[in-house]
Amino acid sequence: MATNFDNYFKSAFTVDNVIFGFDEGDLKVLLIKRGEEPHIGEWALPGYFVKTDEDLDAAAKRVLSELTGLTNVYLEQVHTFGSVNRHAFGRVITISYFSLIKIDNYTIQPSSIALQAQWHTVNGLQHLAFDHDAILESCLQRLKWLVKTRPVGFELLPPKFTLTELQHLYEAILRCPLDKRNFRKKILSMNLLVDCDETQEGVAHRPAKLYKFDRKRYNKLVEQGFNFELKETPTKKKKTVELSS
Amino acid sequence: MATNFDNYFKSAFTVDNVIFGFDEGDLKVLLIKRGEEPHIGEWALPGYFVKTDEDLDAAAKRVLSELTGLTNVYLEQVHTFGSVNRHAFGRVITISYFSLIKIDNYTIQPSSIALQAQWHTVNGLQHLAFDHDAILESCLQRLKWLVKTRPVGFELLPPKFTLTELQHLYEAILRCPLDKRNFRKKILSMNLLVDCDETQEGVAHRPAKLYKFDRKRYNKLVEQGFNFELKETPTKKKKTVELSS
DNA sequence: CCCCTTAGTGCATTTTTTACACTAATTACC
DNA sequence: GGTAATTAGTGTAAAAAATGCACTAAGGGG
Repeated sequence: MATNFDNYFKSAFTVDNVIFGFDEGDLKVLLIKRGEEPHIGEWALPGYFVKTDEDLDAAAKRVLSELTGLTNVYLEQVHTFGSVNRHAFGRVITISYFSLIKIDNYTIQPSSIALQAQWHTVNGLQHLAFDHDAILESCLQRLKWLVKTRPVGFELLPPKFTLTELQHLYEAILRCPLDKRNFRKKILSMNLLVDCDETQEGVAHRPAKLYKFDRKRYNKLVEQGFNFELKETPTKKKKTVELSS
Repeated sequence: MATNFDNYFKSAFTVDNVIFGFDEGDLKVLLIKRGEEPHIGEWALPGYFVKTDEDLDAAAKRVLSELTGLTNVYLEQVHTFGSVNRHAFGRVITISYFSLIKIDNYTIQPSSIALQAQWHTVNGLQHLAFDHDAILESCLQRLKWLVKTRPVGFELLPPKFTLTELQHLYEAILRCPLDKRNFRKKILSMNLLVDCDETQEGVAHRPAKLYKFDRKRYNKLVEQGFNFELKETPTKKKKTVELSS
């Protein structure tokens, strides 16, 4: 019976990981310069074949940790891409994941793959290998949604952060400016942040308070029916005055 | 070089399709009784191996049309399941899709697969073959999200429907009761429905007006920045009086 | 000590959401 | 033909949430 199906068992699959970081007010993505065929020399998302005895999530974690050394990070499957001719070696579908890491924690790993890795600002990126442009785009969309719906922004920031940093993070991901007062009111009213009773140091202006995300409190609130929600409401553009001649 | 990778090209993948319908106030899913190993005799989601020269979406469409004869329906990829031992024949990952069909349009197809198909009420379903319980659950979650965010509910209703039918559909998917007046006010205020100037026939009570979804108007509104949004706000439960003894 | 830079704060207005109960139209039944 | 049964359809007031907006505060640099 099973022999009927042998023809189907000739495919492979990979995972590709869109690793997001946040630095200097910009959303970044970790790319590698491919050292092997196909698409040698092009920038690509880090990814690799899934071993035959390896779960998908495990493969995504492996790719991530070989590259960054990080293991306990936010990681989520996004979409599977499987066009017939997307890979030169045969039928290879790829399951895309994205992860959110604190960019400070990232240190070059000794693995050969990591030597070729580099952070790129997401905005205005050049063309990537394979169908990785589309993969990145779908992960960006997912991130945009996620950040409005779940308190994941904190995964991209150091443990202690200022409200302004948090706002800039949201602005970078949502790609729209937010009103400072309304943003603060909203986020503080959720009661998810704890004031660390510390302030920034080494800045040439009034230092900001530092906050921590209180995950335990969040979990408790969720049990009680709380729903994280943050809308993408750009501050309204002032009408530009039209000059009549 | 490529020979290094030969070991990876020994896997297969399938698509599984969660086909939703709506009838008699209940959300339904189309299942087939498996006629072959593995899991012969168990109820399962309709699905099949993806051919080696077939795109994923095309495979999902094929499964759907072989089963229902329908081709032009809402279909969306949801999640990929790939536990190492989920299939008895070898490494088989499955890409799950869900589709929304108008249940009236469904007619038994002559294909052998369709002969074994049957609609099941989603609520209180028995165990399914493979990991299909998890697949169904993830599609239900996705549907719940989608229905709040995009005007897809109409895909499950006949072209002309009453507001009460629409409300029941939302209640079935969101699994919570909605307030009649507020629901109507909200949905009508979006300007997506056109009054057909017709009423129900053959009902033993005041007949309701029939409406159509105006997709063109929706598309136009989206261009102008409109965002479909419908919240899951159950009517508040009346407090049950606690009796003190 | 003055300047520069960013932090931090409140209120009034508008919009949206919520809760809620009666009348209207039709069929079925006697 | 009248009445009972059933579902359709409608408005308003109160509460909550979102919006728009501009000045003072704190620290470092020169």
